[in-house]
Amino acid sequence: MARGLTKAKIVQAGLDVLDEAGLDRLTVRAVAARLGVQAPALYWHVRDRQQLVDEMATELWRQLVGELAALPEETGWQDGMRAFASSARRILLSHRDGAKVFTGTYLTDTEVLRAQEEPLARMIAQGFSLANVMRGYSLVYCFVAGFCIEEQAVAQAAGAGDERFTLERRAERVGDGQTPLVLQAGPELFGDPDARFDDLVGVLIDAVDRMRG
Amino acid sequence: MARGLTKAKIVQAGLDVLDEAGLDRLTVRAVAARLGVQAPALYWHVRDRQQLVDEMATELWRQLVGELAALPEETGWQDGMRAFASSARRILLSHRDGAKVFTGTYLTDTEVLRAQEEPLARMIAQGFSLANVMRGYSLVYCFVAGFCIEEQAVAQAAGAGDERFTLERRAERVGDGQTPLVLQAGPELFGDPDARFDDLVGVLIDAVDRMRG
DNA sequence: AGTATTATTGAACGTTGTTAAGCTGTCAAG
DNA sequence: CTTGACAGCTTAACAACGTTCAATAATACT
Repeated sequence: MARGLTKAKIVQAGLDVLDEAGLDRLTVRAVAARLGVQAPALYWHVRDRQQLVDEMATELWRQLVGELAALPEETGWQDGMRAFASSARRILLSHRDGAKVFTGTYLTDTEVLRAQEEPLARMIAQGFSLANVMRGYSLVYCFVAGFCIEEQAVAQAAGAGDERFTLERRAERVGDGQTPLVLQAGPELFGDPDARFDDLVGVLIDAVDRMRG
Repeated sequence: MARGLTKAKIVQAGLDVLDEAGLDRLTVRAVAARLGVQAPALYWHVRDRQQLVDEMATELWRQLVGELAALPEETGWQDGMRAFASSARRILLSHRDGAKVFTGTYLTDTEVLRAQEEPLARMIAQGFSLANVMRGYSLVYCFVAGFCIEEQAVAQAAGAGDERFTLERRAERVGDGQTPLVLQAGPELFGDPDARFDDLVGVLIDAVDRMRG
């Protein structure tokens, strides 16, 4: 009867299945199988599949909050924001379809909201109004979400042998000599994502810096 | 036998069904029914459901490109970028689940890529390097995508009677007096989205402006 | 007119999320 | 001890889904 099922174990199994199989093979039955249990057993602990996904998303945000809480007390707001951006990106990318699954989903855990209190306070202490803190983090968060969605879509398509996104295929499609700029733009768009990300986050932080005045 | 099926009609029917029923009720059978046809008929024109979605996404980008092409010849790069951002947002939000469905999907139509040639050229003529044009548009595009995903998730949850996202419910969850800043931040985050969007796009354009130097 | 090709149907398969009803352990009260 | 009650799981089943395949109707070519 394997009578040890908990919501936490189900969420973890869900993340495992997600990594191995991807979002559309994240089936209730697959998660159950991984726990040595029949599918309907999960419904005792979780309302439906969507709630399972919400719960998985919440777990990821919990991880993010945990990482940010571990930052040294004296961290400046720029480094805090940079850490937020890169941690969020790493966590989103660390699971297959992570960005698509976890952006725009409801956060179950109130603690995740509450944990923002201290970072907010710190940034205000460094010269920002509350409104500007929210503007800045909105800016960064939306950018990170959008960036990761595109990055992951491209990376996974490429990794799956789907060659539609490779530079070569792109070059074929637009390489008729009539659109040299579009052709040239390819490497800029699909080059090293780490570098592109860090670069653009830097631009954003400069922009936020200018809000303080 | 209603022998007039085309890919274009299927895509349009797909968008209609999407608006009425949402993404997870966008079934092959529902699209077929709307066209007065049996489900397998669609498979003659479209490889599978995913390709239908890709095709729908491509249609939206075609609309976007069309709107931008209609801008006056002498449009400055700032106005061009603002138009890009607000048109993209309007189009993404104009369909139910639009942002979730259409970000990170593969663009089928090569013309969509090619159509970027002229805007690129114009921006370079106004003092940007190609690399900086791409940096700027990456920044804006990623932001718009992320913003719309969150906005639509919140709006649709609220519209569906799902009150988890309302300010009141949020206030209940964090309103214990221990996290006053988080509580106060609510109105900032969930206030008028149009204003928030325009504001932040403005910030981005200022940031891009500084790339020119 | 006859034939090849294109477009659609009907029937079916395997899988999915989810529900309902039944079984089985655990534990408290009599 | 026995007797429930109840939490936790299983078995069985449902309707709906994406998709395939053979059969068939409509059109186009010769």
